[in-house]
Amino acid sequence: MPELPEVEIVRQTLNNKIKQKTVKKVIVKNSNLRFKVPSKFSKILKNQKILKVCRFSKYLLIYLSNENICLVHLGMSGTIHIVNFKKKNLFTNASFYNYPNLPSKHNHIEIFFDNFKIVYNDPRRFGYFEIIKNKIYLKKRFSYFGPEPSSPEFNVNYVSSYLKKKEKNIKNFLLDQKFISGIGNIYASEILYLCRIRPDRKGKFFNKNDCANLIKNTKIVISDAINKGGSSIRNFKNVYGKDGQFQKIFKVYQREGENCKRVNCKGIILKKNISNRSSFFCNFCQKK
DNA sequence: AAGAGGCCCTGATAGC
DNA sequence: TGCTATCAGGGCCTCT
Repeated sequence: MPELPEVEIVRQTLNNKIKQKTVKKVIVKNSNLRFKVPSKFSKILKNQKILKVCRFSKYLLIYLSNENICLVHLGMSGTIHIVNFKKKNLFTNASFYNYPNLPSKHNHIEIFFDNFKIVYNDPRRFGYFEIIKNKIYLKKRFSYFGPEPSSPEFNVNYVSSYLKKKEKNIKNFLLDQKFISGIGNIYASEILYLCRIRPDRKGKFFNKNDCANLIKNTKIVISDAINKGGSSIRNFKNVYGKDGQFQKIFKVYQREGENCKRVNCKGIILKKNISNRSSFFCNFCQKK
């Protein structure tokens, strides 16, 4: 599912729901995610207040009152759902749930609060949960990551020196989290379209203008996507089950064979396999 | 030592 | 209907 914009949407909606709430109970139904859920996971979360939910790159950071930080990566197919408890039925004395869209399979982790629970669902299990002891360890954890698109560190000096003399193509640079944090396969194609740059162009051919162009359009695409609620393809929704809207204005992603949307461009969108991932681009206006 | 590719896993879809 | 092949929003690990 999720690149930076989608994770940011989850962060916002999750933060609204669980900030200042206290964890009552944790159930790990399946600890075999990409990495094993820590054995002490439930114990560390139980009875802790959620201070806030933050995000770095594609990671959710849930700050707990005991200084631990619960790091969540959604992998390709991870989703978080909120299940509100209805009031107890006086006749049967049983609580029941109010979330018809909760998947029936692959609900691996449940975190209970007073009147609701959050459920982590992940069919492919490429996502994972990790406990970080405190802010110092968090800093270490992300020390090798590059800047985010919105960061002032993502500037012409940084980009031009990084790409200099490199054989690697720009599509792979955009996916490289050591170069820039948070971009994935959808937004890499969308960014390069706005730049009019082919995805297979090598880093060493980028001059300062190209770098400035790349930086500008990266910031635009990522912030537009956040403002549109992310991209909903397959199962992405925010924690309330609402779809994003950015997929409706994709310029190239999953548009193979269709016409270029640029005014007066007669190009066709092509799909090219680069390092085993699909790249989409216009054969006419992405010449560079 | 940079860079490409395999692989972890399930599900949706297409083609026969 | 049912089989098989291909492809998916990520990123760690291995090999050259």
